[in-house]
Amino acid sequence: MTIQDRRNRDRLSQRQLITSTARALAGREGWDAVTTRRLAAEIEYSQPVIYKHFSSLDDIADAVALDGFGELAAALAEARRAAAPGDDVRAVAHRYAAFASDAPAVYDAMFSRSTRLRFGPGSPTTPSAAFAELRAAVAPHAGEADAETLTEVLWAGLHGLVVLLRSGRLRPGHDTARIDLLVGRLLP
Amino acid sequence: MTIQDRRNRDRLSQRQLITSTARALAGREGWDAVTTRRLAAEIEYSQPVIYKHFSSLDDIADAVALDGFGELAAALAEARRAAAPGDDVRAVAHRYAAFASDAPAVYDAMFSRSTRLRFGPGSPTTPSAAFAELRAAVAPHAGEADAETLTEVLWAGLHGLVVLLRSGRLRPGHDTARIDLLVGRLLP
DNA sequence: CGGTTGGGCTAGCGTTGCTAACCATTAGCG
DNA sequence: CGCTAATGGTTAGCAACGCTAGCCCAACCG
Repeated sequence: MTIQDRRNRDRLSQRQLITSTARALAGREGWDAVTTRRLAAEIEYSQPVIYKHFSSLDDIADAVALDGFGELAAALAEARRAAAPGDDVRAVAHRYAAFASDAPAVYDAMFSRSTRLRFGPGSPTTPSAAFAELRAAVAPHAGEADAETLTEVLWAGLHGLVVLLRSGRLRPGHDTARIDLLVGRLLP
Repeated sequence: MTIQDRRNRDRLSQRQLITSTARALAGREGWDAVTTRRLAAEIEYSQPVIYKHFSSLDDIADAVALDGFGELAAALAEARRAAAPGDDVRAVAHRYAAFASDAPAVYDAMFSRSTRLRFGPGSPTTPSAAFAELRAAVAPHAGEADAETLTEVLWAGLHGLVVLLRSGRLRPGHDTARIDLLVGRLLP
């Protein structure tokens, strides 16, 4: 089995090479620069190799997005762990915004680019893990409101802030004030 | 002057034909279906005609977006006018969401597609008019918070809800509950 | 009626995502 | 060791894209 094993390993590492190159390229020059030819040149293989792993370019973005959801979930968990008691939601919210601004290309893949990645029951667990992390922070402070709904609203608020900020539609320099206001009012 | 006048009129109506066709086509099949060839076929002219009016496809989307901002501003103003006193912010918020769900293609042009349309000082007045409308509804209830910041946060929340709902990332059937919660908590 | 202006067209360039067909190297087997 | 089969890779090409150059014909002006 060692021979087939090595092949699988090679295959997997090649796939990983594609996604990581796509991610890096998107990070450097945006997703518009991620074309099959460009990507093929970057990984030093011909284009059809890409299609041995992914059936379309969008599939690659989805793979990057999936990784991103995992990393986001981990980052939020870490922020919640390290936060002072009572300040956890605020900390998680700021960590969310920081994630989006640190890796805009990945965030784009997760939310703006391909919308095909649904979540909720029946989907890959990773995306809902990130949501669950948010929910875990919110739930204790939900009070009389429905925790699920409240989490969705907080999430929407954060996402909206991220998107509008990136498109230059919010006044610069008020980032923390906006997030603090959102969290402060939403979770009294 | 009547001859040149007729020419200008024709030219303007041709331009308007392009934008309205693009809008309709995007509404029917999404912005991906709006290609120069397709658009040319639909207006029954050849492709280069399009470039007599717009220097790129994105410019067309921007024109549609600009119209959209005007319509949004008008819709929000109307909602505010017709609202019961004390319920105005909630009414405006729901009108915002309704606009997005009624004309998803236009909303896409305004926010998701081309990000080139900035607003704030120095931009076309129309986009900021929509924001001003939101602000006018919010300001009286701002309390001790900064009205501008609060408006931005409310707007982000609404936009986030719209976007996440459209991508199927929120539980269906809780739309009004989410908006009511957002408004209720944000403006006590 | 002749000269000029301008709106519209055909044709084509370079690039895109994706695929078909072929080649070579390697693995499995008598 | 030698033959067959499968596997990983390539070159070449298709249809569709955004956008542009260059021409043609009709309408306007004197």
